Amino acid sequence: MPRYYRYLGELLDEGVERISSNELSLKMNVTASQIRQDLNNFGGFGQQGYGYNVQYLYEEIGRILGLEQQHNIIIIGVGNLGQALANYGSFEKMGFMITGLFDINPALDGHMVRGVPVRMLSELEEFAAGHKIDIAALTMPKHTADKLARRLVNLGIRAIWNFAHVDLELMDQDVVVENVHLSDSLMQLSYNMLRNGKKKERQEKGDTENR
Amino acid sequence: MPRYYRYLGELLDEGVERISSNELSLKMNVTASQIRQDLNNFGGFGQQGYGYNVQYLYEEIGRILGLEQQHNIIIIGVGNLGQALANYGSFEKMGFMITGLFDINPALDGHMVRGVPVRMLSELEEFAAGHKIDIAALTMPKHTADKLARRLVNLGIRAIWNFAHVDLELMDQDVVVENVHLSDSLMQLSYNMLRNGKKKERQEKGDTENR
DNA sequence: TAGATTGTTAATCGATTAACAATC
DNA sequence: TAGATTGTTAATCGATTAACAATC
Repeated sequence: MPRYYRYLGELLDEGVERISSNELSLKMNVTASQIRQDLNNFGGFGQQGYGYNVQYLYEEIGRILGLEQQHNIIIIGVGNLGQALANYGSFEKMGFMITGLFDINPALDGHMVRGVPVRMLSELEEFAAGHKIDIAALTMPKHTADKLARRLVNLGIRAIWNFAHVDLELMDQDVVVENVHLSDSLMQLSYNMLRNGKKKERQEKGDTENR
Repeated sequence: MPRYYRYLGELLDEGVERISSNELSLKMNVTASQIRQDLNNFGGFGQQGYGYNVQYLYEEIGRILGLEQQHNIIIIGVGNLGQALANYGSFEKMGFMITGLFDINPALDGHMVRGVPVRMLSELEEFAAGHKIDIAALTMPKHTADKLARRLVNLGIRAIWNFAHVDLELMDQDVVVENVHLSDSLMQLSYNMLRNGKKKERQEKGDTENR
């Protein structure tokens, strides 16, 4: 769904009013059938003979994704990546507000990033008592991630955006975890490069087998 | 496969010598059948009655992923995210070397990040002539990404690690693209939070339906 | 009304799981 | 040899695609 939302947002910017599943399928490189199936899972947003109203569909998908409500995010680990996320303007446009930054490095204490001060991790509980936190983004080294995740769950946080290179072991807990494993992504890229290289070799040889 | 590689690496660090598909399945939260199926796609790495040799399997998967050869990466866009990637030590351990940094901001010209100087984007062609580039990481604003991607392809780059919030339109070209769409990821998290919340509500009501 | 395009059902495909014979 | 565990085939499941009747 996020991908639909992104494309519809672009169409909206371009001033497109209506779009058919077929037109959208061409833009997004998926089948029209797929689009109709996906959208229909959530409700009948289209109209026979007309297609989908871009504005309306955009808003509906936003609602489905929970974007109409504001989310408060804290970032734990104000290294390069943490700062990158904190400085990222587009999250705010989608209703994701960075309201807290935490680190264990005393040198960063009080340092401001986009108007938000860096606090020491030891102040986390105190902060949590006074502020509603919806999501915690973890951008610190992996060996501290798991323990910290538990600590966060105990504080009542219900969602973790995990950039540390571990799969947090919170499976049975009532927390939502979204992983961004950059090195996995890079390895995947490397793998696809190899495969693509082999494909090309075969093509050049004129070989028609697929193995 | 990257996920297997990661887990095997951890096992290796822990000094584990052999592991059965069943043990691994418990650790990774997948079925043993899945593991055997996956691994067998690439070759018979196990041994009946024994399981898999961790060291051997780790190396084999590394080979499958193309990690035994070094990859040179350039980063285009030396903002927060670009710098975060450049400073990331663990990529190098996997054979991914950051060999070039490019930006259009003259204030950054010559600025060093982890021993690599920032160059002006206009010097890209010159640089490419003298250096082998395997992968280009794009961390600049989305409206410049697409044009730049084409420019890179013309320079012979065969892989793009795309952090810009667009799907590059290079489909038919002979390039491998790996996307990291952070805002999509965040929206997905938001969606899962909503679903999880609703699930909980139902549980509390004692409702047994699944709709 | 005729044309367009959805919503929805049925068919196809691929991926996951289960089962078990092969074999270390 | 007996026990363990893979490799591999067959069964199940879910997701994608195709088809078409419903309807704007």
